[in-house]
Amino acid sequence: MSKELEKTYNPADIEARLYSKWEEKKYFHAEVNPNKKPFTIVMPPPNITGKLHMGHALDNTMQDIIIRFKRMQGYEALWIPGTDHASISTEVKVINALKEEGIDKEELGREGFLKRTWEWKEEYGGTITKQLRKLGSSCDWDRERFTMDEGCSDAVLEVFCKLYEKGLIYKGSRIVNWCPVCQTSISDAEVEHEEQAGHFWHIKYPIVGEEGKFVEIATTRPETLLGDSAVAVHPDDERYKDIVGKMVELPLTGRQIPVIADSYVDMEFGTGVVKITPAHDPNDFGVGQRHNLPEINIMNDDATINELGGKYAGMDRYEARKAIVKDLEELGLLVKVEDHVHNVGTHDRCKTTVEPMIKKQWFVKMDELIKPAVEAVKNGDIELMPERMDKTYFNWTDNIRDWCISRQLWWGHRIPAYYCDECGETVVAKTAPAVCPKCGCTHLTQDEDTLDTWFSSALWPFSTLGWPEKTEELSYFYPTDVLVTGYDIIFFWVIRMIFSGYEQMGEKPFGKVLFHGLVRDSQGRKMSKSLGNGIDPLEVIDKYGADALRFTLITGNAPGNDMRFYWERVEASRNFANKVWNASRFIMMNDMDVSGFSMEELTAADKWILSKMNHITAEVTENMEKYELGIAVSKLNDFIWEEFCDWYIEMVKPRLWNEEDTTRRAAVWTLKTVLINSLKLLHPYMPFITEEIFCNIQDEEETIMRSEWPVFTEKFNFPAEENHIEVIKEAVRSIRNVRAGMNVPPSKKAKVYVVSEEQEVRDIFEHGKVFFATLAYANEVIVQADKSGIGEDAVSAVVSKAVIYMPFAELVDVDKEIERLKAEEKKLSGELARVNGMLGNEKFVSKAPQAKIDEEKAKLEKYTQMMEQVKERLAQLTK
RNA sequence: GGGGUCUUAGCUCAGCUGGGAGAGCAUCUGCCUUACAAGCAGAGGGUCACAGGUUCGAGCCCUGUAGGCCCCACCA
Repeated sequence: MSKELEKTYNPADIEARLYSKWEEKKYFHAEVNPNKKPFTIVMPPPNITGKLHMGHALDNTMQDIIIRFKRMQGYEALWIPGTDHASISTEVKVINALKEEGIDKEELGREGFLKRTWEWKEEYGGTITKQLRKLGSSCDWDRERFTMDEGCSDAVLEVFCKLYEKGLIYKGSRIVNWCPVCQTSISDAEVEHEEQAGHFWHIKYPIVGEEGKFVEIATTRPETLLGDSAVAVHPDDERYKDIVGKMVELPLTGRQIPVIADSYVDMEFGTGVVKITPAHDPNDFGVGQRHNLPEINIMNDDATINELGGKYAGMDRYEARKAIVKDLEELGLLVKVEDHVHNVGTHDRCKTTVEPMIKKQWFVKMDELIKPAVEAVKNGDIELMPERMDKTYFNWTDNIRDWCISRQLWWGHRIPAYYCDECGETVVAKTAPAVCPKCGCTHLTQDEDTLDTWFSSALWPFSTLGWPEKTEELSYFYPTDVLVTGYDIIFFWVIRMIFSGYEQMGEKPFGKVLFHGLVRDSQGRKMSKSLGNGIDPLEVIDKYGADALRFTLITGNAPGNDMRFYWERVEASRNFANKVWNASRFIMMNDMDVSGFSMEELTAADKWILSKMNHITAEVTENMEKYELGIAVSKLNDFIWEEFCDWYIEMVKPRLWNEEDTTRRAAVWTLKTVLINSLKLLHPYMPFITEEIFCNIQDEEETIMRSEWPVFTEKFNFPAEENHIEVIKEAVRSIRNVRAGMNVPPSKKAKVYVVSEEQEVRDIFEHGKVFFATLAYANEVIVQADKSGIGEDAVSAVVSKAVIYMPFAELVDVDKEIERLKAEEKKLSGELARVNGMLGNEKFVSKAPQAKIDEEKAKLEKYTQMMEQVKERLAQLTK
């Protein structure tokens, strides 16, 4: 016997209590278990600097739904949580914290700074994992990892050394994206292009030895003129053929530079002459390489002009721009200034305009590594969902460039490269070598740089399972099954995990990738700090509960699509939770001992709902297997609310309230069976409320999250009864329709006659009489074969298998009834025309599938019959 | 410049491999029916952006047009 539920559903109390129970009892924990099949998800590690936002909430809700589902299906379901050290973000945070104390990073020194950062991590790094618990995340906290913990760090060193030995990691002087504020290089993926209004300055460069002759170049960045080492024209450009090979004088510097020809130049654009600054522009760098031009770096790391800049030295790049333009103007070398909109690269973390600089950096050679990653998606070894993400994926892999992995930061994995102080030899090794292998000298200095934060997260699917150790976890749980993440980090992370998996493990890191979209505000804008339009998931949880938040994020959203957040939707979710709560409360209130119950006792209504439940079980499961979480849950919602609560519970009330009713026990048994089945299906979506109810309704069960997932079963399959109840439902609906049309309140009961010539139909109504009467607001139901004894003026409702008469004509306007019947006649004739048209179409009959044809034929019969009844009824009334 | 995506009820969105247009919210009507007014029973509301095409049949497939959003990209 079940306990009683509280009158009102209070998510706050329940959630906190249940989560600690789950965690204490280790329900989330997974172990290597040869008797079970594993199912593994690794959590995209949130940054230790992070606070839970809607993106995390969505991401982790999806993962939790999947892992809870698989756990109940009997898999050894492992969801590994963890956090990311987030090199730049964290370093910036700590630098700012130090600034408030008046401490400078440099004066603290590397060691001191790292100590402070670890302290910061200890204090704040766990914020987000605490918040993930509030969401109900059932991850295995015993296996929580951190990208800079011992194991992950070891994996990083291992991979770096292996790739270096294979020649896939190299150090080179290349032009990189440099952030002058963070003072570090960043990868291409970290650069955001932003359209900015700028200018196009046309400048004259005098031709050496030809007094009064100039070439006119156009530039958006005049300050880089200081670093020019050539001007270039297109080889086919007739206008400039004669000046190729000549020298021009670089204004303000007194230097002479050559005019070269290179097909990189676009003749149509600007003046057709380009200044070449190899040290401060990626394109020019390429031109410079081809023509062996000097690379003149004119800037310091903070983007101020360096000593090569003469009088401009020390100025910031934008100050220098102004000064240079002014000087050129005074010299009469400035031809004109045009407005020009162009794309500027900015650093995604701090929005500073990136300065291309030539730096010695470490790179991962991508062309070979990427091949298996491309192949995997092509041949379906890895499936991206939704499928269209393939194109985005290939768009990147087809244009891949080497990955700049070194960062001039302290917080992160320090590059395991050591340089001999004597002979300059480079040694790459997991541990610092004692002596230089070349000269035997004992003074070696480690590279100052750290690795891109994504270098360690690329290894996440196997480093978290113990790699490079050959752990049994690794062989059991790897490869993982599905990765759930936002489409915004496909380049940063997903691709890098894929090629790392193939390179290091020789196997894919996961079989499927489920992408979700962004959660936007109600106006469709990105939620952001600067706009202040972010909605805190914790606030939603406080107000409406985690279940309501989860439900809101999943319902009515297709994979990969962005969604808008509306409080109204959370309310709707809360209302659904409340519905489940109250239905459960009702069932518990009417509970009774059902021991000794046998399936023979089931009525048609019971069989109908059991059969419906059976189908919904199959459909929900099927959709969840396909990761169509939104479709699954909305089907479940409809079943629980409409079929179960609005129909079945209402049908069953008279039986429950009548102690004498011989089918009362069957009703109670069915109610509980369907409820428990539904709770199980709903549990992955709404873990808290389902657990609370489940534990109260049957005390012998400890937790719903370890109970068995329901499956379709033949013993609950009752197609005949399903049909019978649908016939009655149709009748009920039409009666309600008629009554509502005439504004008859439910309290006004009326006699209902059901007339049908078919014995079978009469039986159906005869058996369902009790609940039919309740649902149709009838005080008496009379089932008969003809219209005898029914007053001529009774109101009728025509349904497919019968005609319903209600003798409360005194309340009824006969004209209104005629109007209603005429409307029905019109509708039916439309339907008949359509069906007849289809069946009369030779091509349809010959080409359409047989099932479709049969379906149409059945409709034809049904509509014809209804049409006859309507006509007959109309004739009566208009007589 | 390349690619993706969207345009369905007043609003926000579903609609799987082509086979009689859906949900939630909002609106209107009637109900405080002993689980739930966070509820119940009804109703109205859509040339599925536009124009062609394929098909017996198109919201769905193809082509084009218009508008919105996003990603990638080295035109100085």
